[in-house]
Amino acid sequence: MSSRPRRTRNATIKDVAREAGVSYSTVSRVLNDYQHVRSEKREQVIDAMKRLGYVANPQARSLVSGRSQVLGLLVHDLGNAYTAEIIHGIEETLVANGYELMLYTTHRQKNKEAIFVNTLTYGLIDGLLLLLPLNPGGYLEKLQDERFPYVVIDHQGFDDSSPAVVATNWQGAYDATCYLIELGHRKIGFVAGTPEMSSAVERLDAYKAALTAHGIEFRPDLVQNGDFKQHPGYVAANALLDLADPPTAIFAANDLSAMGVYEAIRNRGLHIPEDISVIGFDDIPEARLMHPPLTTVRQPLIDMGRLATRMLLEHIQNPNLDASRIVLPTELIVRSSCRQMGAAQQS
Amino acid sequence: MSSRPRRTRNATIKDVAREAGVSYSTVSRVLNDYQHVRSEKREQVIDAMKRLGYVANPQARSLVSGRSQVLGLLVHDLGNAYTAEIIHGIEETLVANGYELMLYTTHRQKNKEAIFVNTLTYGLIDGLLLLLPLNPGGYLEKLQDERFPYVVIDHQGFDDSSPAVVATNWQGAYDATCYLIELGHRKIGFVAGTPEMSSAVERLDAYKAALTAHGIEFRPDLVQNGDFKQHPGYVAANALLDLADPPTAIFAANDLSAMGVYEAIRNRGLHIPEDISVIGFDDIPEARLMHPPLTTVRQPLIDMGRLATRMLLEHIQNPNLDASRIVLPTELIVRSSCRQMGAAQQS
DNA sequence: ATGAAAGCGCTAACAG
DNA sequence: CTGTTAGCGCTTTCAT
Repeated sequence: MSSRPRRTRNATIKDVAREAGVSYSTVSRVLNDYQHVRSEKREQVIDAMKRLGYVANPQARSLVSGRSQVLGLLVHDLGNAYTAEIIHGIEETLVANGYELMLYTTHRQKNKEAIFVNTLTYGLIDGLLLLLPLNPGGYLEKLQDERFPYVVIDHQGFDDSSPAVVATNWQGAYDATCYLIELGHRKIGFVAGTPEMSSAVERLDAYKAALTAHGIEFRPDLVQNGDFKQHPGYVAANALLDLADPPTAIFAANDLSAMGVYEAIRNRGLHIPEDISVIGFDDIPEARLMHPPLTTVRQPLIDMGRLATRMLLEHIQNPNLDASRIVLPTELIVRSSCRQMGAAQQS
Repeated sequence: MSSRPRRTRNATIKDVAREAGVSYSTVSRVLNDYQHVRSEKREQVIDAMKRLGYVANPQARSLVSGRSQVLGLLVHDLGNAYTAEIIHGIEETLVANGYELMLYTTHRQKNKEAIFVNTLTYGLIDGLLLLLPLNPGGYLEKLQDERFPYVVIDHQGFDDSSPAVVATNWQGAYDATCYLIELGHRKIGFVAGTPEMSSAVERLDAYKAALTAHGIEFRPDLVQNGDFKQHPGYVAANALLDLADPPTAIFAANDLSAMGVYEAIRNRGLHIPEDISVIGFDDIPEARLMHPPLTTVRQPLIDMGRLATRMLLEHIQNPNLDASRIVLPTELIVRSSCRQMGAAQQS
C-alpha cells in the first residue's frame, strides 16, 4: 500500500482504441476473437496493440468474466520424481489451454489441506487439482456443495462422487506379487507405503490377495512401513533382512522406497538379483537407471497429470458434468532386478 | 465464455454492508484493518462476514490496488531435492506474508524463460523469482526497464545490476578441493555441472585454482560433465574410473551427481571411502542418508529461498531500492565419504 | 458492424 | 469516525 505507480503504467484497452481510432469495445472484440469486426479495423487495432505493447490485464478480465484462467494444485511435497512427473503432465496440458498454475504445498500436514482449500476456492483459481490428498473428508463436500470444479489424482476409495484419475493400484500390485511368486519366491517382503494414502492400502491388500490366491500364508513380519520414501525404505529393508527367516524377494510399494531397499541390500554386500529380488511401483524415470534396472509396475504418471487436467478443464467448462473416474491401467515392466528361484533355494 | 453462474454467487462487500447495516466503505475499512472504525461497527461487520461466509474477491482487489499478492517462480525442473528445498524456503516466507505462488517450469528450455517472463510481468504477479536462470541476458534488462521487481537465486556473475541471492560457490568448491588435497589426494576427478550455469563454472574454476595453489597440475582428462544430474554423474564417474591413471578421489559438482558417482563406484565392487573418496556439493537432505554419509559442501538452500523471497518482497514494497546481492556462506560438512591417503598410495 | 454504457467487487480520496 | 463517489480495465448487453 505504499507507492502506487510501481512502473510505467501499462497501456490499456482505451489507449489502444485511441491509437487505432476505434471505440474501445471494438478493441475488446478483436481481443476476444469476436466475429463481426471488419478486417481493416481489426488490423488497425492489432497494429496499435503492437505499437503500444499492449497486454490485457488479467485481473480486470477475470473480474468481469468470473474466470481467472488459473488452476490450483495441492501437493504434499516437491522434490520427488513421482510428483514431478505428474506435474509435468499437468503443466503441459494447462499451458496448452491458456491456463497458469498456482501451487500449494502441504508438506504432508493434513490441516493445511483444508486451510488451502478454503481460501483457494474464492476467486483466485478456476479449479483445483488434488494430488494424493491425505484427508479430503471434510473439505471435498464443501467443494461439491459450492460446485467448485476439482479433480482428485491417485486417491480412490473414499468417495465416488469426486471426479478422479487413478491407476489400477490393486491390479498392479497383484500382478507384481504374482510375478514374484511365479519366479518361485515364497517369502516375499513388502515395504509398505504411507498407510493414510489409499494407494498404499490397495497395494498392500493386493499383495495379500495374491499370496492367498497362491496358497501362501501371509506373514505380518514380512511387512514393514517404508512411508513411500527412500530412507524409510532403507530402514524397512534392513528390518526385513534382519529377520530370522528373511525374504528372498522384496516388493517395495513405490520406486523411491525401492531405492532405499537397494541400498540396504548392497550395504550388506548382497547382490540384486542374485541374492535377493526387488520389485518397485511407479516406474519413475530413475527406475531404469538403477543398478540393476528396476523391475517395477508402471503407472502412467504424465498421462495421469494430463488427463486430470483435461478433466478439470471440462468440469470448468461444463459445471453440470457428472463426476467420473478415469482408471488408467498399470503395467508390469520387467527389467533385471528379479530372478527365477532355483529349486534348491525355494526353501 | 460458456456458463455464467458457475456456482452460487459469493457474498460481496455490499451484501456484508447490508447485513451489518453500514456503508460498504466501512466494510472495506475493517477488511483492510483501517484504524478509525468504531469497535461496535467493526464487530457488526465481522459478524456479518462470518454469517455470510464472506471472502474478499482477489481480482477486484488487485484491479484497484495494482497488486495481486502473487509471486511468480521460474524453475527448470521439479523433482530434485535442490529445487524442492529452495522452494520450501520460498513458500514458507511467502505464505507468512500473505502471498501465493505461481509456478512456471521451463524444463531447461531456454526460450521458455523469455516467453514466461514476457507474459508474466503483466499484472498477474507482483514480482518474480528466478531460480538458476539459464540465459537471462535478454529479458532481465526488460524487467529492469519496466522496474518490475525480481530476484535471481543462485546465479551470479552475469550482471551486477540484478538483485540476487547466491552462495559462495567458488569458495565452497575451493574448500572442498583443499580438503581432499590435505587428505593426501593428488589425482582428483571432477564431475562438472551444467556449463551454462554460473555456479557450475565457479565450482570448476575453484577446483582448478585449488589444484594450482597446491602445485598440482591440472589434468583435463580428470574433468567430466555430469550435468548436475544423477545418471550423467554415473556416466562421468565411469569415464573417470576407466582412465589409465584414475583418480583417488572424485569431487562431484552437486550431490545429485555424487549419487551417480556412488553407483558407478559400487558397481565395480569398489568401496567408498576405502578405495576412492567422494565429495559433493549442496548438502541436500539425502546426503546424510547415503552410504556412507556424503561429505559435501553445504549450501543453505532453505535460507536462500527465504532470503530471496524477503528481498523480493522488499523490492515490491519499495521499487526504488537498489539492487543488492546477498552472498551466503557455504560450509564443508565432513561425513564419511573421504579418507586420508596412506603415504604408499599417494602415488 | 460498431459505439455507448453498465457494472464486475473493491479501494481510496473526498466530504462531512 | 463514516457515508458517498469515482474509478481500476475489461466484457457484455443494448442500441443503432
